[in-house]
Amino acid sequence: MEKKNGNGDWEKMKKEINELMTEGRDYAYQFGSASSQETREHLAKKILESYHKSLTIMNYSGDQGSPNSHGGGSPKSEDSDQEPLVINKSSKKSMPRWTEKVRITPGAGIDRTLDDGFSWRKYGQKDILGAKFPRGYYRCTYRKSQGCEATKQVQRSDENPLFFEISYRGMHSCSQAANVGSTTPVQNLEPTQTQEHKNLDIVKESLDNYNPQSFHYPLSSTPILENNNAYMLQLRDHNLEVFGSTSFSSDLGTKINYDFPTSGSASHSVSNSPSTVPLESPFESYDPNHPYGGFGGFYS
DNA sequence: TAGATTTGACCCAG
DNA sequence: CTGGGTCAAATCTA
Repeated sequence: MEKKNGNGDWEKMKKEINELMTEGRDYAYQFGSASSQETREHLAKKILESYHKSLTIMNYSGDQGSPNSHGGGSPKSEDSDQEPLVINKSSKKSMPRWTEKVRITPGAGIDRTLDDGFSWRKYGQKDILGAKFPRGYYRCTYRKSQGCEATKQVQRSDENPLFFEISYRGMHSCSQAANVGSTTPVQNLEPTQTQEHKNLDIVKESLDNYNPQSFHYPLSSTPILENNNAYMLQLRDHNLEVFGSTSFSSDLGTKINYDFPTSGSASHSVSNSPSTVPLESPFESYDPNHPYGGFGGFYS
């Protein structure tokens, strides 16, 4: 997500965003040790505020033909003003999108670790150019009955088959959303370890080739970008939930990356969790259940 | 038999 | 034109 046009404006914005994000991160840390519900809510608010501001700045820059692309995304500069967009249900592009990276643990049973409480139905699979493994396409089981538009794509990582990249699109509007939200296991990270560390751990681990004995789920907190009110509300609720509870299953590393469509198409980064995947088979059926993408990322 | 998965064909954005 | 995403008929499974 580097910005190229090294113009001064961008540098300035970069700095501001950096500060805001740092601020948000600090609040997140505090959140982890907050004891009262009130404090948590307050911190959650602050966190959201920080990200909101960052996003606003980014969106603004996007309008000016700025660099708004990031890893994997396609720099589409749809003129989206900084105005919160109204979600156009019919437009996939307007759907929020984020990715998550999940590591599976052979001994733990993928389906269990990855089960996010949602029911997904596979509707396609495709070989992707340059990828060793095919990508699976899933949509919410309740799409028909409840009009839930949530979908997700799952792809096994080329470099490390123990990692699955899951890309979510759209929020669940089905009845499951509420349930899952309240039961979503979220991880509680100890304040002693920084997120960076956790992420590094994941990477390191994967490089080391996975050690069954040590597990950790590095939740990377992901910024909640908001780009439209409806989604934001949902995200916010999820966050609060997440903040309050915890614990993701320990055997997977998760890395989340959100990508909102405001100014561009998706980019992503991924992650997710398969459920029943025989490690040997590239894709085979694994259970794509996964909670809305996870706010597991937000770290409390 | 209903619901889920597989898989080739089709659609469309880039 | 190519590749990603979706559709839908065929097939599988509980």
